[in-house]
Amino acid sequence: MPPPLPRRPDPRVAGVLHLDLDAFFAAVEQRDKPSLRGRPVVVGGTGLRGVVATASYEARRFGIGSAMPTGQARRLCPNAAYLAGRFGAYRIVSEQVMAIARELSPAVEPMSLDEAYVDLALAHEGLTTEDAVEIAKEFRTRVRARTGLTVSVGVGRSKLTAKIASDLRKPDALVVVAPEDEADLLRPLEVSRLPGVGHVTGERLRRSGIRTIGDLAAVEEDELVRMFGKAHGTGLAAFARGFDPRPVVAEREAKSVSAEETFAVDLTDRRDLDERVRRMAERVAARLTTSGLSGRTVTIKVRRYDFSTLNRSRTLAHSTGSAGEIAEHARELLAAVDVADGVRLLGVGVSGLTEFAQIDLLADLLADSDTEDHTEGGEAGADPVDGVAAGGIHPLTSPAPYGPAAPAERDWSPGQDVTHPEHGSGWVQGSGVGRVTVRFEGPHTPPGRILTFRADDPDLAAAPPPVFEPPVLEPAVPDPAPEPSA
DNA sequence: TCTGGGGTCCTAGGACCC
DNA sequence: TCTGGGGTCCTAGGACCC
Repeated sequence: MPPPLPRRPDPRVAGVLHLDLDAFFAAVEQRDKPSLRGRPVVVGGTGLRGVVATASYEARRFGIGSAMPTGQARRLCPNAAYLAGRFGAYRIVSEQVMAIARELSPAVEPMSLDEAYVDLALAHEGLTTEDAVEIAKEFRTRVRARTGLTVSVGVGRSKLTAKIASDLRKPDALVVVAPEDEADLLRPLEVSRLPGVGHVTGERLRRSGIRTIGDLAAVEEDELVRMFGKAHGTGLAAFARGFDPRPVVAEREAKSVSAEETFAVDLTDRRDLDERVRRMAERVAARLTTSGLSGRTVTIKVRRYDFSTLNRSRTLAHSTGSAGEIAEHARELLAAVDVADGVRLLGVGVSGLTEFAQIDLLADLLADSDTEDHTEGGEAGADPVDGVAAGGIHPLTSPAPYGPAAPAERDWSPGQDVTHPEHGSGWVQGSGVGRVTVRFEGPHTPPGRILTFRADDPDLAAAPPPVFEPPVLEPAVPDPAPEPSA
């Protein structure tokens, strides 16, 4: 069935739903790891240069929040569980939730693994605010029953209102804003609640004495355009007045594909950097291939020791998805950048995407046989910090390989799922100095016991995420009542 | 222990073309 | 030969989002 055509929401009806899973990554960890329930949990980069992706509500009470450097979080709450993230598990849960959303309406627009908009009015002719309340309640019940997670939901007449509503009373909240109540709701809220008002815009507005959405609505559009430019200025003026015509779009096409890494220590060696470029180009090419895409513009991103960041790009005459070709252009772009003082982050991307062309297959074969060296040795050098992607509409990363790994390349990440033939399923609590500590438990066991192994113990193997079994809600179909004998 | 990784959209200037 | 004007493409940078 083709996706529904996007249409501007009817401003007289609260027909747009926004769903936002509560502390999503941390909540999945607590669901799957009973010993972490009720405890502060932080998911994110666990290395020296990591940042927090999600903090559980227990951790937030210590002042820990998203995008905070993990080092700072550790100082605030040394006893929290710091986990690197299990994106395979998050993706599975996300897909379950998006499937439940599609039971409400075919028009579901995922914004990330944990957020989506749903156009309810599209699937429910003559929808009333009362109907929307009932639908949203049922949605929340289904999500909790099938995934064990709580979701906050906002409903309003536009994406703007639905999104603000879902954030208003998190966690585990349902907020429905009837169109006639919207203006009173928005007026006293801080401008930073509006999409598009981040740090810079918020600060500029504050310096102009504009604090609330009501303050902003009192500013002439022309003035905002002078301050912020055409698009941003008109957008702010519209949002401040509660006007948002953006439709819910079920299927959006990717515009670019990229991979980047922040290194544990800044790199200065050209050959080292070229090797990183090659590996990132391979990741990008693999994802392009998976999604049947190729692109004409190759971009590199370089963040230097002082955090200054530059991009260099080159547009080709033809479209490519070849790892060798992407790497070649990326290396040439990098050659023109001064790296002597140290490179903190390197990225490779491809944009100007089109559907994969058959001719690229040939180009890939030729480039690979010419320029690729497929040996995977010499990777013992400085590895990137554990990376954590907080979102992304296109879950293109290939699944992690499970099962025992060759001893040399075993490194255990905190939170990772493992199995042991004798002790069963568990997860890595920590590792170091040749040891790994595992807690053996799962979503349906009591808190489990902790055992320590040698890091190269052949009995210990990486495992897929544990399966969450929803509790049976309906009682089994009762035996038919005995016929009353006449 | 100071700052991830994956994206989107907008602006502005210059080249180039008619 | 004193020099418009619009459109498109490309590059670079930046704000913002989750």
